[in-house]
Amino acid sequence: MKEMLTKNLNPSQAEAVLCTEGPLIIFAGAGTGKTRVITHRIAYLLSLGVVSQSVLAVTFTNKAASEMKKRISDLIPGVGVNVWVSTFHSFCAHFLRAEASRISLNPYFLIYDFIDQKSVVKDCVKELNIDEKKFKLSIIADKISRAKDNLKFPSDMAAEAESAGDFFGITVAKIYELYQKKLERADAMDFGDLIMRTVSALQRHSELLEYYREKYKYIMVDEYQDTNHAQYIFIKLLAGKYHNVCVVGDDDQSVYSWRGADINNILDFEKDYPNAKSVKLEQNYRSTPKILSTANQVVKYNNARISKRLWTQNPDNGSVTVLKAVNENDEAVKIAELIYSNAYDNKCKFSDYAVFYRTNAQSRTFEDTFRLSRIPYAIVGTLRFYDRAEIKDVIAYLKLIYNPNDNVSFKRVINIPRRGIGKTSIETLENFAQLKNMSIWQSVPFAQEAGLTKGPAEALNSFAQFIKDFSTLKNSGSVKLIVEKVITDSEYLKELEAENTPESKIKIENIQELISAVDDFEKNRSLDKSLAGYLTQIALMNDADSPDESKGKVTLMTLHLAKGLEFDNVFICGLEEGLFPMGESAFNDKELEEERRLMYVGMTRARKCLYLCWSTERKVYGKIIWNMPSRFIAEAGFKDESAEMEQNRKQNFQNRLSQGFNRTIIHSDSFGREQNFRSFNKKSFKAEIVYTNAGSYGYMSSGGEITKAERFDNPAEDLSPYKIGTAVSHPVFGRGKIIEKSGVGNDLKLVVLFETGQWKKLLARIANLTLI
DNA sequence: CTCATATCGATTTTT
DNA sequence: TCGATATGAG
Repeated sequence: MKEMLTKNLNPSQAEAVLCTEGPLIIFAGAGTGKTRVITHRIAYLLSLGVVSQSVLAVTFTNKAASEMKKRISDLIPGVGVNVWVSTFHSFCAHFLRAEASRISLNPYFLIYDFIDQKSVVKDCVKELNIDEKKFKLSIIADKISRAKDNLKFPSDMAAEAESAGDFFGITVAKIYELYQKKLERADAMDFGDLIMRTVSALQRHSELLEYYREKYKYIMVDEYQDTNHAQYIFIKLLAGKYHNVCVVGDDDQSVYSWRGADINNILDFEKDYPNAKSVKLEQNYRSTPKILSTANQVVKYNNARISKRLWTQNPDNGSVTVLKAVNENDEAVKIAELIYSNAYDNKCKFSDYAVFYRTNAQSRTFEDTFRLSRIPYAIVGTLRFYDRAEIKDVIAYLKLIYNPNDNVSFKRVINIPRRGIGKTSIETLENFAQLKNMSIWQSVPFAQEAGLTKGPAEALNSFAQFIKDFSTLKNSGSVKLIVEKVITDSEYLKELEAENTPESKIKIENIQELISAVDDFEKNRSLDKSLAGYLTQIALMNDADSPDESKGKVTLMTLHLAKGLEFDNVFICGLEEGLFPMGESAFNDKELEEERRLMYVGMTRARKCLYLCWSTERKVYGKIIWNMPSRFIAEAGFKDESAEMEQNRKQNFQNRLSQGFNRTIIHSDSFGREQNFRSFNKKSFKAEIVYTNAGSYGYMSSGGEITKAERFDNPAEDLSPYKIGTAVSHPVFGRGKIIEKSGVGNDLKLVVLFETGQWKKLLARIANLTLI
């Protein structure tokens, strides 16, 4: 058995697999066969006679969990399926339901997602009379989540904020406190609660801790670099007796610190477990040597990392190429040309290509371009199935049927479809409920007493009756039946049908898809087919990626979503200072390093060809900005372009100036694309390849920004002496020409192109310019 | 209560 | 730029 399991492994992989006792950390670089090692290690444990029920494997995503589960049971048929493989959240949800009675918890709690969380925060903000404009819901909800990630109670947050004199923190702590009360009152938990309450339960109930420690003698954690503090403590608790904990991860691929992930968990593992064994997986099976060395070279600029170097035996036939574009359309067109010409020649399939970008907004240009050039594409990520309004509506009905005290769901569906119960009615009722310490549901019978007029009160009652009508179905009936009854009896479907717009048709399709998903749930999920089981399942599961959807298509996605995937050809786009690395992160070492890791993740997805793309000009929020090429291009070993870039920019401006600045921009938008497409026949494919791997690299100074003046939008004549094209003189910068202009009066800002080639954005009021 | 217009504001998003 | 939300008239 041992031989069978190790014969296809390299020496370090085998070492990791065979090390079964005591703490073990596996540093698994990109493409080094991590999943293989984990699954083989579990198989090996089982072959040694370890009972499958005492092995626990934790991952972050359902996708990873089901993949692992499948591979384990393939490896050890029959026994493998009993290994507990699940996500942190799913494990904790099961734990809390199972042990609910012991920790005085309602086992029928609901799970709130981020949208629900924000909705509760909104209620809190209103109730506490806090200015919604100063405190944005998502920031507050985020801060509360971060606190839970760090096992901080409202009181902890308050105390910390107090001593730091952090006014914002003090306010959020108040919101957090109320927020928590509301969740408890509604028997709901957010994602953070699942972990935090599990940890608390284990800490407070020694008999529970002892039981689970005994139960799970062998623990494995995947993507350990992404664990937050709460998850870290959770593992530490469970592994506290036998110390048979094996964590796998790659510090170079830690890109979720903004969601509470603490990279120190992986960096300090050997401090936490002094007798820990450590294995590095460095042989890469994915990429060509050129791509690997380039990626290595970039990530080497990071300080907070454990030194490792990926190598490969793959043939050296790949390439890393920098693609320079004039604007974001040009960027997309060049990529489209490359993809199209290769696909046309049958050198590659569309599905061999992936386009990665830093922000979702960038996908738009690619969509437009690909659609025009008939390149099939699939966007991964943006809007998740269960986040769609119509799906959330139907689910809210289910939640309400399951637990009528769920205020969030109540408010969501009370007037969908319209029942003539408006904002004021709900508000009055909610205030009344608040006062009497009831849920909104419980206060429905007192609607008139609460001050509602007859119409709404009656509507409310019949709505309540509608929900009550499910009381028998909810315990015994099939979920599918409930859903169907909900959408027909509530007339939700009827209203959508009446709308009869393209949007409403899509919504109906989505609802139909939901029904078939429910059907699938009932047919293929033997464990818990109840409404409760279904709600838990979907709360913790985003839509399973349907593989056939990306078949034969170019994949478009953010760099974050690219983690864990691989493609023959990868385009990393928008490699510009300010976009990637993004915003201010260039000025903060920690943030810059995370951006760099993201770059590393992107680069190491490529098997054969990697393209680094940047554009000299880019439209952001409707304004054109000029960025410097990203430092990551230089760090990847491409020669310092800053000098040339500067030259470029001067040329750019001179050209614009001589042709009339505004015209050029407008033309390049509406006609430039057309021209590009006119040449879009197979023969003339030729992307401008600017630099290929050359020697030196250096650092580039951060780029300036120039914005197009609003003058196109409001051509009203102004009275100031400063006009576009006016020659002026500045005491320091010398002579120049006004090329841009925005604002009025005291706010009048000018962009002046000086004879030196330099341009500056100046406030007219203080710039001390003289007309010449 | 509902529909139409202003206003704001905008990373990344495993569960 | 464009989309999601807040405000106001009917």
